[in-house]
Amino acid sequence: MFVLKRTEGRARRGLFHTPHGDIETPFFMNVGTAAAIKGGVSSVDLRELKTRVELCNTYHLHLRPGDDIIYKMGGLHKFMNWDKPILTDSGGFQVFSLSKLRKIKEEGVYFASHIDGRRLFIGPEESMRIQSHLASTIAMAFDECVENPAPREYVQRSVERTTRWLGRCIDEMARLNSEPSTINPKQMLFAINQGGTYDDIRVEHMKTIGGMGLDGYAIGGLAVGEPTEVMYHILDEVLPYAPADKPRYLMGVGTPSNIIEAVWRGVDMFDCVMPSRNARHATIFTWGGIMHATNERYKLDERPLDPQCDCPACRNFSRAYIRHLFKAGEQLAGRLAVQHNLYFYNTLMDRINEALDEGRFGEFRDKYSPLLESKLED
RNA sequence: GGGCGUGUUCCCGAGUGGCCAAAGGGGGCAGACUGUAAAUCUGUUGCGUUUCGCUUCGGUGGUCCGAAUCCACCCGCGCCCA
Repeated sequence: MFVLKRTEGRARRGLFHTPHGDIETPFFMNVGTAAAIKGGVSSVDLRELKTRVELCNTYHLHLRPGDDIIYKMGGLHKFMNWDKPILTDSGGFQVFSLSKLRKIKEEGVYFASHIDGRRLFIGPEESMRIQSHLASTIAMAFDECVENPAPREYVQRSVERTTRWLGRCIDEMARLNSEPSTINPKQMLFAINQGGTYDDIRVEHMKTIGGMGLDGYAIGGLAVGEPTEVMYHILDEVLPYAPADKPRYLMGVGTPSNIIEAVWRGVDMFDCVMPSRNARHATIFTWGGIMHATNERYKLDERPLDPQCDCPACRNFSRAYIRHLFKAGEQLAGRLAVQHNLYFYNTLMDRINEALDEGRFGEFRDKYSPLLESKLED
């Protein structure tokens, strides 16, 4: 259940009740595709990184270790020792990102495993069954994430199919949740809005799925190559048609600035690989802008990555040391940087919440939306 | 002392007469990354007034229209014989 506490323009401040605890919105989810945050950060570490939700992936866990294994191990929460909410992505994004290895049909998608080439099939029912086995807090509907740009006719037909798939997801999820062997019978289901960059298709799709009674509504298929302004425009056009009493989730987004701008337009939930992936590649988000930890200028810098941060990395180590770790290829570099970036994103959401509570989010946006995407100056 | 071999740009290393400022690695420097097939990928790495000019391949001096490449001597290093 979602409770809207207050608004500022279209920006929303709320509380999302889940079977695994309440979450203040807006919030950011930390991506651990294969039931682990890449870079060597465990669910125990996440507790001191202010993580609200961990996101895992249906496709990846189905392939390895197998959702049957996780089911037998009691579900994902128990498996990775994380008692807060988990959101599982449906495999829909892999329809997009593994485009060379798949074939889309009405019944679902035929994949070749990226691990060993084995043929497999995932359709709406399979995705729901896998996610039910994983026993996540929130399951995502199985969709097609359309590439960009794509012909209007293709996008139109794809979206109609995604809607039909949604109906099958709803039916299958209801059936699975009523079975006594189900680990999490209160598993929630979110729908995903698609439509590429055609806002009329997006709006029609949102109106349709908005009437289908889901637990939340996601916007997918953005930040896949289109200009940022196009993404913002679509949010402006589509969000007014998303049910106001349900959380809105912008999938796979994004930069700190993208998040601020999307909250401004009415989004409540985010996830992105950017903080963790960029951290492993030595790109660090700070309250003064973006820095590359390997840059020569930090060779003798005794300051922490971000002097305004109190994450485990910033409390204990210097830029000079972390630069050295990266240069030396030490795994600790990635781990510390990932801890920092996740803490930064989670703290960003704290500050957004505070600004909304105090009715000064507009001011916050004016200052931080440009600052956080600038290069860190010294 | 004699024989054989070897010396290339920051390092290793290819190149044995022109297509060589010189392959390929490494290292350095910089950048990208948005529901993770990503601890990955890209650019750059002699100097300059940059569709061209200059300096460079242990040193010096030659041969040649032309030399990192051929010749002579010298210097350094390696192995073998004394």
